[in-house]
Amino acid sequence: MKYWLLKSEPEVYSIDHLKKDHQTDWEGVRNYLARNYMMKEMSLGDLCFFYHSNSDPAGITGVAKVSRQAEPDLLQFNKKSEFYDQKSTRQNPRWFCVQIQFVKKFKNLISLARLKQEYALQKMALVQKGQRLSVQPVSQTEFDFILSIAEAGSRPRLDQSVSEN
DNA sequence: GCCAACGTTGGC
DNA sequence: GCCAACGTTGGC
Repeated sequence: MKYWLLKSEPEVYSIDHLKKDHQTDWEGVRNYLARNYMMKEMSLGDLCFFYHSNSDPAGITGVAKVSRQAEPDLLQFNKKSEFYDQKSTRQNPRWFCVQIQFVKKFKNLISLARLKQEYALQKMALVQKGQRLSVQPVSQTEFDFILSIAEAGSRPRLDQSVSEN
């Protein structure tokens, strides 16, 4: 099992869209490295952080899982699509996408600023300067660490209410 | 809106 | 195959 991070602009497609749709084809990726991750390395059941980019605040909003392995991205054949690719043929498609399924939305988004503050995540791809790949691998350690932040953040602060009395 | 970082294109 | 020019991403 591998772990990933998928970026999406929430105004285009947010975690709430995914929750509503239940599952979606991750189409429109037009970067070879990102494509190769989807095509060659993603397997059924792999877990993905769902990241909102170009938003305020930017950050990780939840989890999805790979529900179908990579298949040709049909938008590349659609002349009306902004993702149409003249050089791609059905016999030899250039772009592929996986299908992902909603798993959960975090009660609170984990902001990029917060992630950058975490010593344990210093090496994470997402927090590196200039990192703009829309499909990124995440290590199991990073994945577990971030999940623990999400779960801690969604639990009532019992410790605080006790100490106040 | 700015701009740094990165990817792609195309002339040579 | 090099690299300048251009386009895109995405944080700030």
